Amino acid sequence: MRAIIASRNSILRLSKYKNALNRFQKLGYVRVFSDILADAVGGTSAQVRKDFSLFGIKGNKRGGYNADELLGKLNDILGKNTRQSVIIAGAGKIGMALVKYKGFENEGISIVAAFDIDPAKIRQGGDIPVFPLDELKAFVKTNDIRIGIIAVPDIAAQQVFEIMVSSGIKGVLNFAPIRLKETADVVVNNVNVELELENVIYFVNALERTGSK
Amino acid sequence: MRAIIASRNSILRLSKYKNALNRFQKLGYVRVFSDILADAVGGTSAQVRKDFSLFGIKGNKRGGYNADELLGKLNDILGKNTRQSVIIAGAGKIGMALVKYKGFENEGISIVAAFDIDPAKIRQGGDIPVFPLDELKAFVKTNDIRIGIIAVPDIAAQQVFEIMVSSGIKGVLNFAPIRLKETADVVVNNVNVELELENVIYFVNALERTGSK
DNA sequence: TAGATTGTTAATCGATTAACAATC
DNA sequence: TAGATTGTTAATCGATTAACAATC
Repeated sequence: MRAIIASRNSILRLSKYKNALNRFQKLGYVRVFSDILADAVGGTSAQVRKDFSLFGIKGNKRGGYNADELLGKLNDILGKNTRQSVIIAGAGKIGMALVKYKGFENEGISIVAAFDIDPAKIRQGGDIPVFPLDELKAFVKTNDIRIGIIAVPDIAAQQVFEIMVSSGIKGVLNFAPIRLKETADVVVNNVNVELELENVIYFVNALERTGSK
Repeated sequence: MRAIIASRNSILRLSKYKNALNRFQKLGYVRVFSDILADAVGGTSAQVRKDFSLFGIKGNKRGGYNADELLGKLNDILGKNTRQSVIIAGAGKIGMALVKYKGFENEGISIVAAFDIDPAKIRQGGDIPVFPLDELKAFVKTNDIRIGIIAVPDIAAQQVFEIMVSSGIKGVLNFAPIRLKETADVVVNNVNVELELENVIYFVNALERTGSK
């Protein structure tokens, strides 16, 4: 019954610390310091300590943080001890790239099924089946799925979102380049590659015009 | 020789306004108002006007903004009048999904080549060739490419980044889940799907614990 | 004109950073 | 102990929002 105390950005940083720690651990680090972590994620040591203090993570004055212990706490906070099952709506380019991507499994995330409206895309033989979109609702309810990924064209996105929400999905990662009309009790994060690329292009042009950052 | 006056976020919003305007225009809108635009991108009308005033975009008191004119100005600011050529390092899942994605062309972005270290991935027949990574530098120089996408595994990312920078690349969109050691005159944006998904999962869990947002 | 909407200034809010006492 | 690093408070910084005069 803990209140939500952290911003989206601070949680993103916790994930980054966790990822950095995993690398450090492989390199044999036993202790880590706030400035090392800061360096790894591109922040300041003060921010690292601030983030930790927000979650009651204590280090050792002079001795930094024990890597194992810290990683354990971060995994705890981020819910990495429970495997998450995720479904995908849309078995196009993006959807199938995600389906085939192996990296999620190592992070405790299992993509368990994809759904598509196009009968030609339906495929139930492989590791991860592609079902008709019609079956999404029943599947989500039966398997108690809470997280969905939207990888359908923008015109279909809002409708698919509503199907997901009415099925009981509580969190959505949206790849469609459109603002979903959100409801208060569903979490939505957006990934928009084209926007990010356009942003890079803008700043490259701006840099060229001015010659300085 | 205009100084850089805008933050990353305000430029991202300009892109969103631009995208929303494109949709509005297709629907036959001639005038748009700040509150309509705010609604479309999930902001406030004050912010829309603030963003515009930052770039000297003037509307019409009482009459809002002329859609054509506004779109023209946004395209100008965002450099959409010049086609951008982009290369990709890494012809794996992500890299090839991007290569095959048709959406960029409509946005004035052309992916002109991909590069990979694995000889099995080299393919020069198709629309978009995949060359050996060795040839990246020469290609970038010959064709005066300024934007690159990094879609290689994290261990290779920093090295590929350095190759890009030494070739003359000025802006990078990085999909590798690692912090690149940046230099002042190169722009880097990161896309990390796993991080975003982890973030959704955290807040869904947090929501469940508290029962409120 | 009356009413609606812009453009801008000032106020607020939140996030980041600096600084330093506490202490291992 | 001396020196280094944490944990926290206060200061700063920047971004968002409120408010309202200007005016179409």
